[in-house]
Amino acid sequence: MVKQSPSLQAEEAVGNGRDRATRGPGRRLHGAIAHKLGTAILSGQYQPGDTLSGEVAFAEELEVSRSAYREAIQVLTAKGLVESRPKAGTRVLPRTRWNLLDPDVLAWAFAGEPDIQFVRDLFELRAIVEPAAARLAAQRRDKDDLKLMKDALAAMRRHTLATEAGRAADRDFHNAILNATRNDALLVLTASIGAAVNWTTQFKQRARALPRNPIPDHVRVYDAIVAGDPQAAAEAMGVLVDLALEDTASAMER
Amino acid sequence: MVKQSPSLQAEEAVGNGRDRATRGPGRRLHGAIAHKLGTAILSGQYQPGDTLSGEVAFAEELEVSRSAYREAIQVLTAKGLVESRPKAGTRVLPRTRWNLLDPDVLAWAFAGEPDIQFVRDLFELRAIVEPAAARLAAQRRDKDDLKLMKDALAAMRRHTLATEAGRAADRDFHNAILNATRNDALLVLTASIGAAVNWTTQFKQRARALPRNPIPDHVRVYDAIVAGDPQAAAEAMGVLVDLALEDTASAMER
DNA sequence: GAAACTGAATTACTCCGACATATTGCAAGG
DNA sequence: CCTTGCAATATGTCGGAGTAATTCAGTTTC
Repeated sequence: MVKQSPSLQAEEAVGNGRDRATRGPGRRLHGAIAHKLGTAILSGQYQPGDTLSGEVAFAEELEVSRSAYREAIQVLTAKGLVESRPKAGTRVLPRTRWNLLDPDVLAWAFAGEPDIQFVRDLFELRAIVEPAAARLAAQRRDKDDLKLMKDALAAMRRHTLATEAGRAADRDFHNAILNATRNDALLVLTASIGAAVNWTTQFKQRARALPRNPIPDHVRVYDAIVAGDPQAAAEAMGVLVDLALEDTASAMER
Repeated sequence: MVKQSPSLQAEEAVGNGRDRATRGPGRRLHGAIAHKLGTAILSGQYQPGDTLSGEVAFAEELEVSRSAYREAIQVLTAKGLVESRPKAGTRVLPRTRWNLLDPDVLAWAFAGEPDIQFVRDLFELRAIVEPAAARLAAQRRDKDDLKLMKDALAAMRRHTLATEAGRAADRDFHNAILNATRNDALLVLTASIGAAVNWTTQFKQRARALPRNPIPDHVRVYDAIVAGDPQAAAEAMGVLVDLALEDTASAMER
């Protein structure tokens, strides 16, 4: 059991009806369907107000049960992407109703070709939030926070950003800062965006050699937080976000 | 073998098995269950790692079908509150996995007695984001944006904040500003938080007379945006958020 | 004898398909 | 123009088969 064709699961519906569930990014069948529909919607394949295929029709054309389809729709509804009403069908909601900050929605948005404007919006938000977070972290950090940051920094030095371990260390560093703010709302917000955006870092890395050694810039943030200097921490983090934006932008326009 | 309703969940089982769905805040049956479970989790009734009653057991004790329960769980899973695995059951995830910025999650958090620390976190986030939004709005607004803000301001004057119409006008004013930033991510973020927090305004209003005429402070923001002065707009908005925090805090500690 | 491995039984979730019901857009008729 | 009936479509329900992970007993190894 390996390797199904990415296209359809049309024919061999008998025997083991379950293995077709394992193909999609979602672990479960409905997760796979939700991913499929979610990426389709996020990529602009449906316009707001468009009606999806009916429950029965859709389930038939994908050869899945209505239950699986309904659970997938349930997920999309929970994230504000669609709305179902009897007779009217399931319609795509206007963009402003979407939970654009939901981790899954973010992932779907970046699964296809990310909309350049949306990426800019996200970086603008990061540029607002992350320096402010660094500012708070400089005021509230304790010894444990600093140790986490230091360890992450060391890991970043060991592995470079070209490796998965290095990128994980980068995430750890930022998470340690967010943690030090003692603000859960800030933490989940930035973690969601960061995860989605850092995902594009992979693109960047294979697109071209990394244009600049990121370590010194990270160290500047760390030093400011150690020193308890909110203003310097915010400014240093601002530099970090700007650099990330530049890199991502130049990588995307290729 | 047909006909269900062998047992209704309550005594008042009129021939219509659906009306029991309409009693919960959710429009649908599974929505009502999701709301019930969501508020229970958000209010700290379950600790992270706790296992919910199994599918069969739960469905039986609530006298609803397993399907309805499953769809509710699906919603909670989509919002990162729980995770289901075969044999292990459905467990509550750690708080950092929750999509705290999801509108529904926010609503559930405020449905019971809101955690004071969480409210402070949200206001801290607002204090970061909204002034920055006002700054951007001052740079990017066009005539239509200004007209929307002006109309909302006029409506706020006509009805006071004590009326629902007045609060709607308040929301419109803030939304117009967010709209003028041309940043969808910013818009959905602040709209979600604002809706949840403004919901507490109702508490405030009936708790005591509003302590201060909010109109002049709003006008200051508006004037700065009209003038295209980013710095002044950010500062005036900062004042607005601070006042809202004060009001909410004093209302909550009653 | 204790610890680690292996395998089977248990258990809870996952998926399915058929059926009954409620809602509502649409169109025909008043 | 309003009302009413129809038909399409989503919602809720049910029970069963299938699957996978946890658990624990039995075995092996040090």
